[in-house]
Amino acid sequence: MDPAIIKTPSARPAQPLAEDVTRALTLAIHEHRIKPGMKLGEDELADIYGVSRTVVRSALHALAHLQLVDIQRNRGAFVAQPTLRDAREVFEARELLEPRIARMAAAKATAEDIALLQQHIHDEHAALAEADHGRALHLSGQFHIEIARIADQQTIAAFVESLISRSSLIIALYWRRESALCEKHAHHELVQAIADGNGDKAADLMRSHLVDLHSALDLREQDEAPRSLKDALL
Amino acid sequence: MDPAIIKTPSARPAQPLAEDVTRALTLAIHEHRIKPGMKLGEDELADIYGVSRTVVRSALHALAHLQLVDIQRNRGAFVAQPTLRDAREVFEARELLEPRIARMAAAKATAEDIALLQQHIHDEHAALAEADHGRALHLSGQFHIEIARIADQQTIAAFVESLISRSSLIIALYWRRESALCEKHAHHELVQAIADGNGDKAADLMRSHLVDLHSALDLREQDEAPRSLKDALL
DNA sequence: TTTTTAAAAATTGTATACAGTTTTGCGCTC
DNA sequence: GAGCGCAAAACTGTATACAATTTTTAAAAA
Repeated sequence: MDPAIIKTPSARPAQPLAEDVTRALTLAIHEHRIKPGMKLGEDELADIYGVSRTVVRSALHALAHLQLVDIQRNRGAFVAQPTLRDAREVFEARELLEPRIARMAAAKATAEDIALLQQHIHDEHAALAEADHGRALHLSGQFHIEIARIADQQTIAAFVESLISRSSLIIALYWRRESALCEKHAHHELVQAIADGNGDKAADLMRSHLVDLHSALDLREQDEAPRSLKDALL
Repeated sequence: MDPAIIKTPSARPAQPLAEDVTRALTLAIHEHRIKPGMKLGEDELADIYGVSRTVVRSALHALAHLQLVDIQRNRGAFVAQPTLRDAREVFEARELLEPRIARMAAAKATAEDIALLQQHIHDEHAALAEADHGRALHLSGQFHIEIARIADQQTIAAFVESLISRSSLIIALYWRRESALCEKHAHHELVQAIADGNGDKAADLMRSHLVDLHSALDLREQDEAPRSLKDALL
């Protein structure tokens, strides 16, 4: 086989533009750089990323499927604003799925997996040390997704990923500052249980971790200040 | 307010073309009119539905998100072919989620809900009587989705809907004809338990119903006859 | 001043045109 | 006749152009 035929994988094997834009927007939402309710104009995004509206639309539709943005016909795309009900449902679903995923992960994790999880925790602490809360939040979510990947259950992992994405929006809307410390060592203990292959403990730790998160939200019935009059009177 | 201003809602208030095409394709896949592995050419579909490739692409991407079609870059869209592993995962996930959903439905179902479910069963039997197995299969899936709707848990219901869609493909690929009768009265008993508000029984019936379905699949490791040489040698 | 109405501007939905990749088909060489 | 190679055709990815809807703006009437 002629080695010259092999395409150079360096630089860019090809540019999946739509996916790049999807990733960029997803990250921005996860890091709370763009907030719930914000309008995502197609022309505006096309200018920003230097692509046509076609790929922007494709990306926005992809995000709509993940329920990260809300597309209203002839009106445009907005960063989703999960309701209180959505918030409860998302965390209930997480409390149903993730402990089971943690148990499976404990049964399947390799040494490399454990190292990767510890690296994640390290990065997360580093981000917190720099007061980069957006990045810390994103990494915290990625930690959970990584566990789902280790559990080797693609189907449920996809659901978990979707739930964690939405959790980021929920935290943006309903986090109460009073509960300052976000699970300092919860993730660390969880990794330890997984490394030990202790499925029961991993599931329990995951469950209590999620309950902690859930209870750190302010999900009381209330009409919190809308971002603008227009939002309220729409 | 001037009544002349009110738009006539008859005929077509507007045509959400992409959604129409998505629905049509989804139904065709659910009814096994188009089979796993089949190529879905954009120009071809555009001609069939009398729309531009733009809306066809939008529909195909929507189906890809539901994992009903598999889009390969620069090669096109194909009806998805769930692997044996996918099949196992989907039914495991259903066995995790749907009994819980059935229990919730039993707690919330109204008289109208029960009537709707019975109507569903009736339609399903009618389709079977006409030997319209495709339609019967679709309605059978819709029955499960209806229960999720009754349970009033949008988040989990969306997951269940996705799982049931994929189940249709799995049945197309792995159903074994030997197990002829597809749960003659399983659905009927389930409705009865829900109508009685008997959550425990509803959950149990749902679980055993799903186990029956699962065991009616031939999920042994095997390379079943591929639809074409190309599929096998790709 | 407030409300109503209409026209213009801006934005999204759809169709078409162009560019890049993959597949196909034919001719050539061995 | 089998295998290789290149060109053409087919198809997908992206950009642009046009159509339809919504929002804004401003003027006119109450």
